[in-house]
Amino acid sequence: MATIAEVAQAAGVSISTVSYALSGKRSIRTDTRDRVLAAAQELGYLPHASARMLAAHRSHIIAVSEPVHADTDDAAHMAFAMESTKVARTHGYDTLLLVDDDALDGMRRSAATQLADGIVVLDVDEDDARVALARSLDCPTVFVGIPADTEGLVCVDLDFEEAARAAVDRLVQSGHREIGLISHRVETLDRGSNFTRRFLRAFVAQCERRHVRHAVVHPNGHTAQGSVNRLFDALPGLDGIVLNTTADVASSLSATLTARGLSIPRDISVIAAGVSFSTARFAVPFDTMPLDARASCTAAVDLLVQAIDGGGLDPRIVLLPPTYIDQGSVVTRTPGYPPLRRVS
Amino acid sequence: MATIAEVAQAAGVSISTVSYALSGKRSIRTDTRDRVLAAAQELGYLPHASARMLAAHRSHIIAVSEPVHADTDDAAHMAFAMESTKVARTHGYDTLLLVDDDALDGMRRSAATQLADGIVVLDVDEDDARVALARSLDCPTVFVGIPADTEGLVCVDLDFEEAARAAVDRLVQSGHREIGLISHRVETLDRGSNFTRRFLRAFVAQCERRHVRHAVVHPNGHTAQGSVNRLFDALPGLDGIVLNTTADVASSLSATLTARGLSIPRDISVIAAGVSFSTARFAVPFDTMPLDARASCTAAVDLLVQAIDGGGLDPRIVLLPPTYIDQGSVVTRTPGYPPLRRVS
DNA sequence: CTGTTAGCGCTTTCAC
DNA sequence: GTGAAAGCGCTAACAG
Repeated sequence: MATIAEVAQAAGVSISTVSYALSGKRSIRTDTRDRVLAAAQELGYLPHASARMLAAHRSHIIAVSEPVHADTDDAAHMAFAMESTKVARTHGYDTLLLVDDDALDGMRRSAATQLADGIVVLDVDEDDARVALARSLDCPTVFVGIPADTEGLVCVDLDFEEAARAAVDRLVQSGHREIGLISHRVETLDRGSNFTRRFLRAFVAQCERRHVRHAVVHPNGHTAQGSVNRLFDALPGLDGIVLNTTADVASSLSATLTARGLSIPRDISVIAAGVSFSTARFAVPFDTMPLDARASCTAAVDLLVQAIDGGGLDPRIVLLPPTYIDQGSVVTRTPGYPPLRRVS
Repeated sequence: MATIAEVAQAAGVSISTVSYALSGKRSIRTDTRDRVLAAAQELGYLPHASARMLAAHRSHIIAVSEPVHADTDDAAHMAFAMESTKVARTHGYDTLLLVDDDALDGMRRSAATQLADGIVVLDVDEDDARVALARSLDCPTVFVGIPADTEGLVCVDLDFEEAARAAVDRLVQSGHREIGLISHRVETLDRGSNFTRRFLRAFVAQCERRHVRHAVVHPNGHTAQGSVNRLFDALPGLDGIVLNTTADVASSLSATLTARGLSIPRDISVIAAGVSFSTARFAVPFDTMPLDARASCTAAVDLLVQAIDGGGLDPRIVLLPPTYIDQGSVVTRTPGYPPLRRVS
């Protein structure tokens, strides 16, 4: 590979002139700059990464910490890692992938060796060991997700609480009287997954505030079957379902209701909220407030780069407002015209 | 962070002694080494990554090129990227994630700047632009997948041809007479996905060699419905199905057959081959020859590290033999006792 | 077995 | 507006 010295020689200038011409960090006469650029182009010059890192005290690398638990949704997490990478590239940063047990240890390592300029923490638990680590590291870090103790951290996430409230209000305001939430599997909540709990708590609180009958169930398998049964046990007049669950459970909901002689939205309205899959190709698409990996990662990486380049960043929690995608799975229910229903 | 000079001072030795004591690249008296190690431990010393890279002409970073097409199976690809990362760590390497359009350009960049010591190429098409690029790069590269022109390349993959042959033979030898293959969607084959084509060609060839009636169908949606219909149109006596398709299609097969009054394996035997999902939790689990991300990535990264550390590697194609997992979805069919069947 | 030192290729002061 | 040169922190000859 060509070195900066070769470019300098070819352009008939000094090494520092080449460096400045390429970085633009000080003004260069236009014709010299052009000569330098031409020479660099000609030689296919690209600065040697480690030399640049060493001299500039900056690696232009962001570490992405992605544990991946047993109950993790691979497709969803792939999306977050990929989107982080794409956004990082727009800022001239590459991403180092830290997975599994190295998700924790790699943070320490890449910070201590100054391999990474900053860290994005994905798949955050309420009680996440990476929180304490991040505080001790002296390396800019942004969490995508909200742990229990956010003291001193920068966190970005969809506003799950607002999404839950909006889902409840949407159903209540369109005349629904008995609302069920199909949440995630209990294992996921027990593990400490931060957003599943936040959503659930906000759902219950908002239902109570609106004085609407409600129930919460957790799937025990990979279909909606059991969940639907338990919802009807708790709420015989169930007319609205909120989904904050996995793709497999959501995709089986229509068929499960059909088996009971019910259809969406004629008998039951459905809203999926805080989910990272699309329901557009379901037999019946659902109104959705998506958990948008791109949006979260863009906000997170932008903040991280700001912290790196701008030298620090004040702790803060950034909650992204949910957007509502109407697909016709929610209808207005008029009290005087209760829907026909055959409860089997 | 502590520098090597501080460790040297603390241990009362020279810089080079510290370097050698830690790398083990030359013999050091045990007590001096112990003193160095203790000092390093004490100071929490870790070598500055870019300084080490620059001096050693080695980054200890492997780039992972992962395009991600529209029809790509996110969960499967996440597995390959993650497994590559895990294996790389066992060799002391970190991985840089190159996605999307940067999957190609990032290869050039990370090789030219010597950011990466080597490259793993995932999700390989038959006619993949990264093949020509890899040849021009002067950076050790291993492909996980087999492109059409493998001249000069190192490629690793499951032996899909052997898997197809083994599936056909297993069915033929247990008395099956009419065999159908549910392949991937035509878009996937048209795009050039290398293994889907290899599997299909080998399946047909082996059926012809065994003189068994056969048919191949491609799903048009995300269920097996249409595929099954077309298989029965072509082969009214269908008694064996080979699946080399996506998880959604495979998971709907049982229900689709049930709807026709058929059950697995009583009426139809099923083998899933070259698939990266598990059928263990299906209503009826299938005999499977898995596409094992871990196995492929281990072989690939091991070869790559060998090429980096050993200075080069001869071109080669490494085909991993399929393993057969018996889950009881294939039974022996005796000609004298044709299975009862109600074709609807 | 250990120490001295010349780089690695770049960025960035400092001097002109 | 440009150039000379001092590092960045480490590895690996080279010299004892």
